[in-house]
Amino acid sequence: MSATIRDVAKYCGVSVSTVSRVLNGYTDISEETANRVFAAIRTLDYVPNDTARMLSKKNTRIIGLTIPDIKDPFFSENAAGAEKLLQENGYQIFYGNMERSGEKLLKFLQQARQMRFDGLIITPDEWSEELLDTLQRISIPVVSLRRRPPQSSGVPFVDNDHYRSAMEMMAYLTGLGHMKIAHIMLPTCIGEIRREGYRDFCRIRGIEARDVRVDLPANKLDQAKENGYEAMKIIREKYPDTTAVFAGTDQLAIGAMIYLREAGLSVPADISVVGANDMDYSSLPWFDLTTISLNRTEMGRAAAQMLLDIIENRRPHPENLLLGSTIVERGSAVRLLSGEAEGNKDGKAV
Amino acid sequence: MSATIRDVAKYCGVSVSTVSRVLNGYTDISEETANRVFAAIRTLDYVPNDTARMLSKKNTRIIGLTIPDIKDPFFSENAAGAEKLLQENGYQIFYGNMERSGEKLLKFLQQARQMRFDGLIITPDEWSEELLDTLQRISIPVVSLRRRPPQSSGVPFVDNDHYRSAMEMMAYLTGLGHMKIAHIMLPTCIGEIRREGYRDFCRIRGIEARDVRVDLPANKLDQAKENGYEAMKIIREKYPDTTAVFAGTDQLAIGAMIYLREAGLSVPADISVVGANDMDYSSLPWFDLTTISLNRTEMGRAAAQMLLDIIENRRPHPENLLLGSTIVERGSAVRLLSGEAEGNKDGKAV
DNA sequence: CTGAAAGCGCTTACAG
DNA sequence: CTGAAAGCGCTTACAG
Repeated sequence: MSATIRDVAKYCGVSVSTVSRVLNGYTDISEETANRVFAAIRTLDYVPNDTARMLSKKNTRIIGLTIPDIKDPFFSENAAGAEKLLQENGYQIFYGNMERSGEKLLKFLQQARQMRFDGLIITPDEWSEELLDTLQRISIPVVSLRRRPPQSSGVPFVDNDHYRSAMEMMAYLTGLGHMKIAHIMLPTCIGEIRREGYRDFCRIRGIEARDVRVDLPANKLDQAKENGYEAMKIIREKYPDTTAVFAGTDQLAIGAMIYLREAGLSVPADISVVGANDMDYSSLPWFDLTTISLNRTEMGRAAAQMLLDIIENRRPHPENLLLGSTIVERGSAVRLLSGEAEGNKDGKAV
Repeated sequence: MSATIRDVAKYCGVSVSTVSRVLNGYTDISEETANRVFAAIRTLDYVPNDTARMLSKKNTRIIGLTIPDIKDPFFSENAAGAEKLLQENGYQIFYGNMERSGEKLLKFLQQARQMRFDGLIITPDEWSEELLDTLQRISIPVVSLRRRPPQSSGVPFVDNDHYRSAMEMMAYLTGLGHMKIAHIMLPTCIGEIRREGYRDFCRIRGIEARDVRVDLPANKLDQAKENGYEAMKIIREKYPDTTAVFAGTDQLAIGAMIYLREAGLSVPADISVVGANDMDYSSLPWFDLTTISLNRTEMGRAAAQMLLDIIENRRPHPENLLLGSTIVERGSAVRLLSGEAEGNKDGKAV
């Protein structure tokens, strides 16, 4: 068995309390004693037992962070941002892979209670009654990341301002002269918010809303390929004069591009395509996709900061945070040639 | 504060030991008592304190698993495989993100000792003296996943049989009639093994080895793009009659394709390209990449199984495991037209 | 079938 | 500056 604090104490002839104090960095220790203790620790290869420490200190300095889907490309940067800040503050992250299952989340929360995590950052796909209920009773500070809980839950959140981001992308496209812009909607909470931005923009600017909803969340590239493909097909059928497509994610945009490729249409010469989220493959020359870049690391960091504020009682009830985004201009969307624009306009006017 | 086992005991007028026994599923308990205890647990909303349990049981049922790079596309499936098996056996995984840093790994190991993990699955990029040293002293069972430790370390590993996989891919290409096959080598341990397979195959079959080494590990797509691009450029300059390229990873293959695209060469009409690892975007119609598919989930599972065998003392010193792979045939590599083959042959023969 | 007691390895007032 | 003692919330022989 490995050495305990008692072994160290005995070894250098001091009390256990003294060893504990030097371990915890108390300063009211004579330098000589401290040195003896350090020496003993080294020769005995003593490693403090955190389970004991957690028990007596009544905190674990562990933050649970749920990953909606371990292949979610968002998660890694979110997590990196959160982890950095948390580590700077002496906390560790315990990751839980939810695999898009509400049940696994419930299990994770139970585990979090058993292990007495100090805080929780969650990204649930659905706010079921049961989830809200356990969140209520759990007595562990919680922050929601990238998902917006019901007001009544009292759980604060950090998210991108998808509504504004969608508006900005639309403004960008109309700025390029496009007026016949279709939207491929992601069937998620985020997708809905983006579509609202899209629709409101259309209403305000008096242009036709042409949004198509796909069936699956399409977080996986292979699903998204098919969904974007189908959506693009519908767009071409229902709105053949569309000059630009704003897809709810880059994956959907690529799916749309597959359809266009098969149909013999070229991007951006025949039609502009933009996405959202800026995946790493989106910059490949075959796509060269103009897209919305969310500050993922920043989001993770902000969620962690909010959680720390609650835990350390600086702000027991923080306000929700909506972060901005930027448009990454690449080659998949171009200015509409005035001839084209005129042509279309004329087509309608006549 | 939340209820403790004492509260439960008092509440139903039994001893703490009794409550503990029903909690741990002992069967020598009168049904009536057990029911009373369960009822009390429910009404008091009692959740056992795992930190206390870990301390007294002297095990944590936590397995540490290091992630070389949180964006590593391998990791997710590896982890999923390991997690599933471990969970079935009542263990939990504590993930550690190494960000390709040997120092962070050392810190993680320290943490693992402090928290008294029951086992460790690691994927270190380098086997430094210091690492080997701490692994020696740590007294926690360790298995290496996707990395091969020095023999002397005594750490068992699970990996793909990259040597054989490379040979198989070469056999596939020569089967298509290719005899002038270049190789883009990944500058990692795995990359070296693959190159050995490539070279040995060339030697055995008496064909020229044309391997080009890139500078960076190129695990990130954007690095790989540039590296594959540069490598392809070199191949075109040094070996202009190359008819097929076997890239060390799909990312490198795509980088090579970018060069070919710019050079006005089309794949596979002008040159065949294959990769390794089967990324999710590799199946997109722009690449349609023939590649080596490793059974990632299976690798994770195998590592977990090996670790459990050690922990539960079934096989204290398991043998290393080398898993097989399969070739995913897609459209980026095609049969060499006999005319072309002849042409090249003639070119040499004359 | 059940309880009293010791112990897991720490921390933390309290006292000096 | 240091030590003795109680306590954190469990588990586990031991005894009955």
